[in-house]
Amino acid sequence: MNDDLRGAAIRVERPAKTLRELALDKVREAIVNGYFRPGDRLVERDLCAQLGVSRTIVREVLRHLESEGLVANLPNKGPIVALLDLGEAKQIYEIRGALEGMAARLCAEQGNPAIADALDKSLQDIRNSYQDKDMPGVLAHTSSFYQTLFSMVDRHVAWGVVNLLTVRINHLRSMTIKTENRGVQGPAQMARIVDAIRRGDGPGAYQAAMDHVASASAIAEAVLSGQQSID
Amino acid sequence: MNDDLRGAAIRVERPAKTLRELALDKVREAIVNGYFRPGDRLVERDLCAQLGVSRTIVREVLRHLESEGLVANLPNKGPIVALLDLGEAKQIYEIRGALEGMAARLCAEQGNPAIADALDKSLQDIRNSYQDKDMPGVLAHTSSFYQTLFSMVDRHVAWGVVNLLTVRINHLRSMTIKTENRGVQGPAQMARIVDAIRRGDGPGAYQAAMDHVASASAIAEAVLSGQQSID
DNA sequence: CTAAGTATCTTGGTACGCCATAATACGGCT
DNA sequence: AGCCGTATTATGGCGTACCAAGATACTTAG
Repeated sequence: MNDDLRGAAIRVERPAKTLRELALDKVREAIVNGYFRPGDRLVERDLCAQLGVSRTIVREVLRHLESEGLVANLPNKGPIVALLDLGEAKQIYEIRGALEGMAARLCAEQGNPAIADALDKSLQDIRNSYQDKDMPGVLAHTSSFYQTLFSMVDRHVAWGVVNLLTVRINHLRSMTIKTENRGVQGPAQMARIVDAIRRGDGPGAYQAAMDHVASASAIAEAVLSGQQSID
Repeated sequence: MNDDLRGAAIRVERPAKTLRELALDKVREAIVNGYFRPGDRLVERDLCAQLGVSRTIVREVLRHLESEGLVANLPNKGPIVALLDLGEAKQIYEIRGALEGMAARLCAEQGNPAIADALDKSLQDIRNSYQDKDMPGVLAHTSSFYQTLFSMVDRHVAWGVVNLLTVRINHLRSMTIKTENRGVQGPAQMARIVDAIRRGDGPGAYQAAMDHVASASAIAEAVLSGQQSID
């Protein structure tokens, strides 16, 4: 959340990543990618072995993921991968709608054509990734699209919140984008956001952003209802 | 963030609080109450001594507070109490406005008179606390007011987000409520929210909630600009 | 066959030790 | 006297070993 790019040009580019952060990323990724399934127990000592780090690290990582909502702690039982119920997922989409709508409105009111241009660039990346069937790329560039939306109006706190919530529904996202003709509908909706921003139409941008997450939410709901098998 | 109230009625109500949670609350409270000032270094071994717990616990607590945004970690320097800059505070108020506005609108659309009644009760508690000059009480009941707002429409995720953000501006809150005639203006604005909800006026409730945090934000801005001495 | 008792698994928590690094103090050399 | 290299200290990062307590699975005695 604290990207410090000032003076990065000359810096010596140490890894600087602490072991804990590496482990954190690994485990988070493992959960998001489905290597650990919702409900799976996360036994500390097993993770130590798998990650090759000490229990100290693993414990800190589990706490961190717990506060992110990716891991739940059953009292006297230990940590498990948090299971996502439909209601929570819908709430998360709703919050994203409110915040992304807000950011889109602010972008539109900014009256800076560079914003729409930058968003168009991300949008094109998304279309390309769809065409290449590069789903991780779609997710990454979608994320980048919204990051631009927030950072262009200096709303990094809201971006942090959205990001935090998004990881919790990540596996849903990877299913929604594979939905029939989402590769056309999704970018089209995002283009509506960009258009409204370019026109300086604040309410229109807000509504377009809301519509986009609303349709994502609807798809997610259908997906979750369809295959209760996993959760 | 994971309040599990289902089936709580019969449970035997053990303390169940783990030592780590106790320590977490202690340190969080110490930061919020100003015992640790923004910028203060939080030396692990010192905290061990002051809290009477092991370094493992202290480290986990620091990580947790870091993910809450109350603690920042300087590379190669260690953790300090996060300093709050004005821009971030304004962003936090803005997010609260968006989410509380959303909740208020949903409450209004619910058409359930019990909601407005419950909010009125909290509001009366706030007025009483103001009259008794019980500022911690004001904060607690204000929090309770908003918790009601969110929980009445089953938006516990959004409530969690608001709560998370609120601790970061807690010392600002305790200054804004002491402002001249905030004891009249604040409850009056909240009464407008309740009225709109009772009338079933969704947009009105949204706007009233937005107005309330907007004025809180304005006061906070004045406070922060006025005394740069601390931050 | 069942109930009680036991062993095992796992987390919560503690203590201690080691290493790396940054900052500071110190001491010798020119 | 002033500067540079080194020793010390403070601190975080990380690991290991250990114990207590609760939950669970297993075993054994009646």
